[in-house]
Amino acid sequence: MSEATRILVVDDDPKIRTVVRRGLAYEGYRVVEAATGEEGLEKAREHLPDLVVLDIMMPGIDGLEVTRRLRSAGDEVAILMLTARDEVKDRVLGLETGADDYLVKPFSFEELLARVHALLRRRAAPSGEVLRFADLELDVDAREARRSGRTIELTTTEFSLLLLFMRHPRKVLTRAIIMEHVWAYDFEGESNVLEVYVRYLRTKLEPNGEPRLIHTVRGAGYVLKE
Amino acid sequence: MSEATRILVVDDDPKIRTVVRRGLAYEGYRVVEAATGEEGLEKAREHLPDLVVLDIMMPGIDGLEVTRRLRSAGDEVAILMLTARDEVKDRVLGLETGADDYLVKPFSFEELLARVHALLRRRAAPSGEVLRFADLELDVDAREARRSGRTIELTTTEFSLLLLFMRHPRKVLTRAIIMEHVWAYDFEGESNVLEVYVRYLRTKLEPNGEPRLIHTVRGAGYVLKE
DNA sequence: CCGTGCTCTCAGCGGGTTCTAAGGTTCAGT
DNA sequence: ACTGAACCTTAGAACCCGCTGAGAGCACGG
Repeated sequence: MSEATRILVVDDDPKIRTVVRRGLAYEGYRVVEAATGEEGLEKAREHLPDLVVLDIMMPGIDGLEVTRRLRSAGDEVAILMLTARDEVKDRVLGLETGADDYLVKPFSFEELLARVHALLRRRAAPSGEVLRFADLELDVDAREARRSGRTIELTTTEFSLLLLFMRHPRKVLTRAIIMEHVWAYDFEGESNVLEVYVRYLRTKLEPNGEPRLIHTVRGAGYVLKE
Repeated sequence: MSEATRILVVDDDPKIRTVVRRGLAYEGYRVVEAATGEEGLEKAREHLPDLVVLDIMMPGIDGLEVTRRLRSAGDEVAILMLTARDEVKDRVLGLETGADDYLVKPFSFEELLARVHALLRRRAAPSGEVLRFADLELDVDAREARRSGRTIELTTTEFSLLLLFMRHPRKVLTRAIIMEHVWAYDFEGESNVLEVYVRYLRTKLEPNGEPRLIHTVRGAGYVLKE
């Protein structure tokens, strides 16, 4: 159980991708690469990374546009933007567009690593964070959920599963993705743990027939939606 | 046992950070640095310092905003604010916002040290400070607790553990965090001291079956809550 | 030198949590 | 309507985490 942190690296320069990939992989992260903005968006959808290292200057869909699209799709993944030296307006634009931090090229790997750690820490231990969706609240500090006035206690696995849904509302999460994120499975293994835990959550979230929030999408996975 | 006092230094000027860090480290404090307001908030969350030395003028989230956020998150850490010369309105604003003291730049390290000592003394033995949660009181002066009329004597370790809980109510504290703060452990070492002391506290806090305040969160840690 | 109080270790137990497995139900396609 | 696949439901086995009680080690004071 429990998964390795995923980082998506989007840059059209293969040299940078390689350096960053190797370094981060060495640090124990699971790294996914993309060479274009489009590919980046795909991979983000596919792998639900915890952080995206995103070059701002790319042919086609550039980093700003990628950020914009991710944000407007409700994705709150941490974004570390790579900008060219002295392109001050780019940096500002990047932060305004929705990036969380930026790093000026050229950079040492250590610099990058420091930012990555900072961003992930912020994400991992956000104090006072309460995620909300419809009439459901998830208190990350207290590790408990609330709905219609009632407080709902969650086990570790339930919490971890609900957290994934709350971070990607209205988005269909495939079985494989969920398994990887909550159980770190090498899949293949036939198991219905996921179904069982979805049921546990549903039971706890709808003790008195409240409207369902976690819906089944047959042949695809599950969605959190009204 | 017993942990070194932690101080977080937040300033965008590396020179000031270095001077302050070295000086305080020499005095035996454990020092954590942050270069921006955001990083400061992160580090505060992560390390739960006893005192924050906080520059008021910083790009991005400034010292005032950091103070505001810490306070509104219920954090009562001591805050020593660094202000530019003669920015009287900043000082006033700082104190109003929730800082405990201020120091005008430029300052000698001895001046800083004096303020730090004063604040920590005040915090360590704040006359009449009584922390409250639900029907439980913790008298920091007397190092004793009170519940339902009864006075509860605490040993040093019990007090230190309960103090940590009282300072972070409704927040799940992981084993690692607690161990670091109360025992200054390098962890690794398997031990169930924590469990034992939680039990001691529970026994003392619920001698007649009063509702439990320190709850176990399986696989995560413990929380102080109703 | 013994008693007292505090800290910490240890081993066994209990119960919550996780997961499996088997049978039931729903759904899409023919 | 029939069939197989996908998904749901339920029960319970296995596991592991945290709880418990006893006691050893240690410091301190009488």
